[in-house]
Amino acid sequence: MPNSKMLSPMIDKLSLWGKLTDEEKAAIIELPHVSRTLAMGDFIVREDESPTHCGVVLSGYAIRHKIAGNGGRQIFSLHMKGDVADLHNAVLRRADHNVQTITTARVAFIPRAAIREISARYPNVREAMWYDTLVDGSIFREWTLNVGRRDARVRTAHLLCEFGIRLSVAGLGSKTEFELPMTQEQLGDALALTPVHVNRMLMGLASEGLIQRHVREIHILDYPRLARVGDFDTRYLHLDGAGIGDGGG
Amino acid sequence: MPNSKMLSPMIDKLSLWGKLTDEEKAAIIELPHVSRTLAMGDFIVREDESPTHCGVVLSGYAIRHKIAGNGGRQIFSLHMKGDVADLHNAVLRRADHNVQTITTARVAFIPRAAIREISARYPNVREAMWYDTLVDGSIFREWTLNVGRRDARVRTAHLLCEFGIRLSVAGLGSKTEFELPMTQEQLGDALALTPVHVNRMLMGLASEGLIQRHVREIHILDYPRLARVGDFDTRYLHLDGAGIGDGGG
DNA sequence: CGACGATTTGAAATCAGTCAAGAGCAGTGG
DNA sequence: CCACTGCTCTTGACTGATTTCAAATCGTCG
Repeated sequence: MPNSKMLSPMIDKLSLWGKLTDEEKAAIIELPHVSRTLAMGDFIVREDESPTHCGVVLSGYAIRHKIAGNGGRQIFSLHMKGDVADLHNAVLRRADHNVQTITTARVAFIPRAAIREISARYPNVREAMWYDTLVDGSIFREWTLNVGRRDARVRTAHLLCEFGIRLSVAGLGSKTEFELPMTQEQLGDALALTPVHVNRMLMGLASEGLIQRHVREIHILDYPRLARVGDFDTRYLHLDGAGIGDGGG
Repeated sequence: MPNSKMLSPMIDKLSLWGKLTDEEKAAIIELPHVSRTLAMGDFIVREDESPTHCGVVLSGYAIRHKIAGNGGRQIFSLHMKGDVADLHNAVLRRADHNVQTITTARVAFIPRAAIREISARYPNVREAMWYDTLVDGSIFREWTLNVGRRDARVRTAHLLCEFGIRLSVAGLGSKTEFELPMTQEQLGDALALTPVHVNRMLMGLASEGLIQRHVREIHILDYPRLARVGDFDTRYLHLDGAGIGDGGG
């Protein structure tokens, strides 16, 4: 199983952060793993579990989230093809939040120990994984800023802009046309809004001529203007050019 | 300068995540650095800069934050004695948010390259730093949950509970008695509330007999009850026992 | 066609924000 | 020693964005 190219989406993702050599890529491909097809709503990791494996999303979508005592759910991130949705679990011993599919999804499970070994053996791979974790953190922070300090309309526009970029980088759509991977209820839990209000904001953006929608299909009619409305700037995604392997001056 | 024990608070912090050998501790102590006393409000790193050093807080307090286009500020974290406030800048090349003191503070600046070298040379130190980054991430997520899905009273109580624990772990107070390190305006920017509303919540918690206040001095009268009110559970702080160095089964 | 989940719409309720003003406290300089 | 300045905290009255509750419509799939 490890000899198929199953894990190549993970290589594509990590390669965003710096060039990997053929040897390093081969080492990733050969990581021991089992891949399984999960149904919509299956958990990759549940809060409080002590996971033995890390899950790489090969197709479909997964979210990270946590439930407050009042029953409210906050979604922290959306993961798509190539993302190691719970790399942190290679190090932390107890999961502090849930990772759950929101569509049918193909997920490869890699043993914690294998992640640690490859990171010990290949400094460049380690650095790419470290970088990846930190970019995730940057996206988390932007979501927090979104939830904490932007109003509902801006928040919604911001998320659409982010999805456009990230889905196109992952090869799942274009910046201006993509299928929304979440229901409006899930969008609400990501934006900390009620689904009702998410709907009103989407309707509003459409009636302003910023987007067009057909079911979940989103067409951003004027990306620069939506980005301005959404207070969106790509820098927090850290997509600009080489990251790792530059000697770290 | 590196030969003084200036950086020992950093050792204390990293040691929370697993046992370090004497050699590893010595390597940390000997990290090249310059320490400076910063005035309240000085920036350790500013968004968009390409930092050459990472800042370790030796005394005083620093926050990480970002400003939205509408002028709103979201504070993501509070850093205190021993924290490497911007470890991420050892890897990322462009700062995606600000790190700023909120009191007079003594800060040691360690070159990026030195952080990378020690992490390459000492797997245990690397793992402690990785762990530290991930615990930071866990705290971020809890703050996001707080801001997104808890109401103002619960949110405020939650933050007080967290401060009690973290300040006592850092040796800066006890779990139930400590000096609040932030103004109510700053608390507002951490909780995504207006300062006025923070004030009302604090007054409310005091009038309920949950806390007592004299100026910034907080006395939590009934910690378990405040924790219940604040939907607070320490698990996200990952303080329970050994983390790293357990072989990673 | 029928059923179920997702989306849309409307009206009323509410939590938190806004605006404004006063009180407390620390530091500065006359 | 006191007046002045500036910042933080406190309080009240009013406003408004978002939630809540409820019901209708849409879309997909068996």
